[in-house]
Amino acid sequence: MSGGEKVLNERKKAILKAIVDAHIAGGEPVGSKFLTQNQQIGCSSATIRNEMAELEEMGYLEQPHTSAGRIPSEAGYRFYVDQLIDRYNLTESEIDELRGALRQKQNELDAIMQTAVTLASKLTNYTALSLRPRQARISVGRFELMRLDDTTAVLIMLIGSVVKTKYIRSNRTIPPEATAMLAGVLNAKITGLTAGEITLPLVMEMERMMGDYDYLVTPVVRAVCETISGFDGGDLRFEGINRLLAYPEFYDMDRLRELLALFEKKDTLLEVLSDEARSGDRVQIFIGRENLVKVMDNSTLVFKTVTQNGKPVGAIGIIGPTRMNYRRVIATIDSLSRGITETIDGPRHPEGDES
Amino acid sequence: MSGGEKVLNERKKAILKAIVDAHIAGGEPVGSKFLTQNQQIGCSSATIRNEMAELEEMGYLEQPHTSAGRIPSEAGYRFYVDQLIDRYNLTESEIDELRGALRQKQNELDAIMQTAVTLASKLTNYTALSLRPRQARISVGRFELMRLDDTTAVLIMLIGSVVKTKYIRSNRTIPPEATAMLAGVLNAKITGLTAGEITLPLVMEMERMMGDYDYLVTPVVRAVCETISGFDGGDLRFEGINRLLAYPEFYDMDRLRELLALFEKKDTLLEVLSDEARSGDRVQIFIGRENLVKVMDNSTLVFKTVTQNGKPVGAIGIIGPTRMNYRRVIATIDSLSRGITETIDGPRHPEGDES
DNA sequence: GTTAGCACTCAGATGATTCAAGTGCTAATT
DNA sequence: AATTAGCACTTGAATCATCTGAGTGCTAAC
Repeated sequence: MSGGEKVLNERKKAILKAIVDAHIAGGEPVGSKFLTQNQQIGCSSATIRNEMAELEEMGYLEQPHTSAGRIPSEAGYRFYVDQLIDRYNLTESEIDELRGALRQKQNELDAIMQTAVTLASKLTNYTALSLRPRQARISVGRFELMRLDDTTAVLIMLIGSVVKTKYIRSNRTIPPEATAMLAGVLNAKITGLTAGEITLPLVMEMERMMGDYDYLVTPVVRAVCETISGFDGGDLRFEGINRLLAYPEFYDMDRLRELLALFEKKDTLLEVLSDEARSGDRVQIFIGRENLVKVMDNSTLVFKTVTQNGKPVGAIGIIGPTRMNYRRVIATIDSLSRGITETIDGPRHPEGDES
Repeated sequence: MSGGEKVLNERKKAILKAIVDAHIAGGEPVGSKFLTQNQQIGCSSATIRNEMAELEEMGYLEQPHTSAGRIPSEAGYRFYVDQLIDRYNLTESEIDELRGALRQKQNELDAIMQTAVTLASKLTNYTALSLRPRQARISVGRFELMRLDDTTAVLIMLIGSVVKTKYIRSNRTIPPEATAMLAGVLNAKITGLTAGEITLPLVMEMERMMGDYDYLVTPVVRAVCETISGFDGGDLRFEGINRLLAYPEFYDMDRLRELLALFEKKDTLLEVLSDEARSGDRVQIFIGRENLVKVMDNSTLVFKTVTQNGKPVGAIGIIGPTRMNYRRVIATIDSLSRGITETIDGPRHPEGDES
């Protein structure tokens, strides 16, 4: 598996590349006869057959059955993406579309990610996903309180760069002057604290600070705790699930069902991706069973981290059959992720921040 | 089609009901022989065959081919749900689960709907959907501005009962004292206005009011307009798409793809549902082609409006094969929608409000 | 009005046959 | 020693004929 990567002579490489390309294009096993048409390989079908037999022995090719051609194994795909493909660049017009779409949404990271994922699916014709990873330490950076009427108010919390809101309903009235005061107390006392760090003495101190309005503290603090605990920041979205169905490898209903269930449960994928999302700024590729849940054999996951001011804030990617158009997908994801980063980094941010 | 609904004698009703029940349970065409086992129908297979022939003539039954049994037509299902099923009540434990899950999320309508739709899918084993309809006249009811650092702030807008936020970035500094002032001006001048009603003279007046900080008005107003125009309130979510695949009627890949595309585009469904969602507080049922997009023949849509203080604020429903367990689905959707309404109406709201 | 009986229909299952693509191997060739 | 032509062999997929049985419609008897 790991270790001494066998060296392939040029002809083997050409053959392997031709097989993967042909199989990606057509979906069928590839035979020796067909390969003789390829200009890069100047030899007869018999020779190719010998080479193929060796490639199979090395683990790069597989045979569905005796009388069929060869298909690439997962190792074959791996070798292909690592060593055989040259970089593919998007056309000018594609880049334009991409830039244009992103520029629309100057501000909201959420909106940008949503746009990007839609675009990714459209450009590649596979299912796309966007991810915002779980956060380790969750705390509110800032509070604001908006009074709606005598008994209801909206508590507004800034968590990282996400704004969360929660309705507060009280049995007793919420006087207008109390809201600003309460917001002040919250900002003074529990910004930067995780749910576990909000202790009873702290709450009691806040009640003392609120004087006559102490009855407001408990419900509000409870709301804060609920929000913090319920918020892990993790968010995983899919676009273009229907595109999966265009590929025959997903015609197996049972497999498809499991895959869709995976999409809906999200936890598993969220975990896998959150783990990997930190690692580096290269396009990551998981082929088949390499790293993922067992459901996803004969699927490939291609994704890349999106950074803001150098810190990872999410990822976008593509899910498709192992037999996917890697060059195109990799280029798209790479450009998109770069584009997002540029867009959100655009107005340079001062160094210090409150995360 | 409409008009004089033919009257069926009791035996025909019993036969029709038995056929629909059996077909829902088994998915296969139902033959005369099988029906003789049914206690409600005390006659021989030959008699049943005669009755079935008449029912077919009336349009309530269909024959896939000569030598198969009968299946209900859409009209047959319609008659069945309108006149033949008795109300099915959820078990105590089911109701408990339902109540319990809803109670968790006291506040946020969004969160409640999310919980409900997950629950609906789980309880019925079909795909569930939740809807928040488009809104006609969109305006901001309240502004708040939260300063983050010298050049960025978060604009917080209350639209209906939804809080929307937008980041504001400025080339020039945003002084702390300007934020409260700006929020005040916004609240004074453009609450209740739609995007079209925010005119240039109005903006200029606001700039005058802001004095030295007039440069902040334009970017903020632009952000407001973008938000208002981009927000139509419409939101449509699905849960349990994978459950569709359990039913053989969706084994046709092409059909399935179209259906999934429908789920992703949303516009069409959003329109259909938004239109119908206003109408009454009964459970609505669309069978096959009755009212929907052509993609959805042999699917049925069951849904019900969710109201808050008597006003419709959304809907939840189920999508499944026409051959679905109507009694169970209807009961579930009904209870859920009731449950949500109760939960959000719970703390009585004063009459007046700002929508 | 109901039922038994029977000829008829037709989708689906089963099985035999053919087809063609592709291999592996051997022997000839360079 | 590497390459190639040639050929026997394997095997999934496609085609076709046959069989089966569930279910019907109709007629005649009850």
